[in-house]
Amino acid sequence: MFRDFSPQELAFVSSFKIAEMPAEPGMLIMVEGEQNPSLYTVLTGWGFRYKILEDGRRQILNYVLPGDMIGLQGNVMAEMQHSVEALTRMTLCTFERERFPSLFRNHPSLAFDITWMASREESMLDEHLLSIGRRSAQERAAYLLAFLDWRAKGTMNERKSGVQLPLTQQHVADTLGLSLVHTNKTLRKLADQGLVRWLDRGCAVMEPEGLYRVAGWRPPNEGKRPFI
Amino acid sequence: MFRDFSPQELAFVSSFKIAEMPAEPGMLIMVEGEQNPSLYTVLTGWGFRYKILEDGRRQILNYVLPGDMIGLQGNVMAEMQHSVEALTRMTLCTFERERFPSLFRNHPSLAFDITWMASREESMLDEHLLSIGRRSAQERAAYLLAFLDWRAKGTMNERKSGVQLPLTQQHVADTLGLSLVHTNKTLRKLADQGLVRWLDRGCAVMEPEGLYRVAGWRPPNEGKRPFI
DNA sequence: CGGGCCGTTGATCCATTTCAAACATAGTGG
DNA sequence: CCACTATGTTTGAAATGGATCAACGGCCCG
Repeated sequence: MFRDFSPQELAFVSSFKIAEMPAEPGMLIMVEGEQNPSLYTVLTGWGFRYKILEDGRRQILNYVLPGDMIGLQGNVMAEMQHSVEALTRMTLCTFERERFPSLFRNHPSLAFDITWMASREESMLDEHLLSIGRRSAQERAAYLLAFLDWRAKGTMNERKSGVQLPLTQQHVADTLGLSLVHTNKTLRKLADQGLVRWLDRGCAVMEPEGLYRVAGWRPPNEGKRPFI
Repeated sequence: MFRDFSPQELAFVSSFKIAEMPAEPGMLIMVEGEQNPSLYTVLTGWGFRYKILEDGRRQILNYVLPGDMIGLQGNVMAEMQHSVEALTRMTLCTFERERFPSLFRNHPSLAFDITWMASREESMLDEHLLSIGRRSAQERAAYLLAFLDWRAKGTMNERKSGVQLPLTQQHVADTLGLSLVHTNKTLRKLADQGLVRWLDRGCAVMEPEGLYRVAGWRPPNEGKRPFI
């Protein structure tokens, strides 16, 4: 599921990587407004990107899973425009931003991969925007869970649904732009239809096809993707 | 407001550019689901990117203005995940996608610019997502108009507000994720406060600071940006 | 003069929010 | 072992922001 690299590329990526870092659930990996000299690749675990308004209203923008880069979003060299928090225990691989120019100069194919990843993130944001702007609560919830289940599958070797998504309903609410109460009622309906099952702090997708139908959405097929 | 290029870069960009193309208002520049061998830089005029659901519900994702690239979003080499329509008469500069690898190989600084632009687009989408997900109708409308006014200023030499934004209220509604009727009432209130003025098929921002206050948002300062 | 597109307004309806409260579970300290 | 607290889920009732329905007026253009 990930593309192969040449020995040169691997050597460079290894030298690029300066440290491996663990993160505990709830830990802030990046903070809006701060300038972070490094950026990360997710090796294991889940996290999410979000923004908050002054009065505390929070919007989750997207989730980060193994293989994703953190900190690529929002001017590669400037201060962060959003925060990133760990959802589960994570392990991250650290890179220094200042080595970016060298990467672009010496490894065009890796540079291309980075652009590819940025562009993939954009596609996801586009779909989220469509979802929040124009889909009903039911459709939104179905879309989100199907989307996350699909992404979860994409990080595992045996690609099957039903893995537990490590979220609380508060996370779902803040992703969908709905209130916690209404989110609960909406999820309840999906669970009553047997499409998902809500567990302790998490949910498992039982019938992805059913969710696709409700949401009016299908996962795109991406082919192999880079892993830096 | 745009960064300077070296003679080599200029020469390459010129060779990269294969044609200049005009577009009339309402014309589709890219269509969701199609594979377009070229992509464009906007030289003049306004357009917008959008997605539609099967039943016709439309969500405008973002606007494209002079200096922006069209078609960069969504896997650089695959089929489009959204459509792009001209809002005013536009002139576009055409590039062939297949020349991307060569650009990345021979002009790292231009490759970096492309990543920079993708990352800038992402920042905008993040803010839109926050807006649609968590801001009230008033706040959203104020944000959108302030945002567009700011972007319009960024394409002109004398940077002042009050230029006419070439939109209908239907466009605003489809951007904000609101109904046309409610959008009208919301815009009316902003106009009654003297913050904006609604003209024939467009609107002019009278008091950007007032909009910033209502929206709880300030435009970021970007410094110089690339123009490819 | 007629038709189409766009903006405007009032009335009604409903999806979602807000308020309020209860329950379940896990962790903590006495 | 049991109160005690914190976090997360669930439910009902009331309030409301925004959607929908319906209609009108202005303007441009053929």
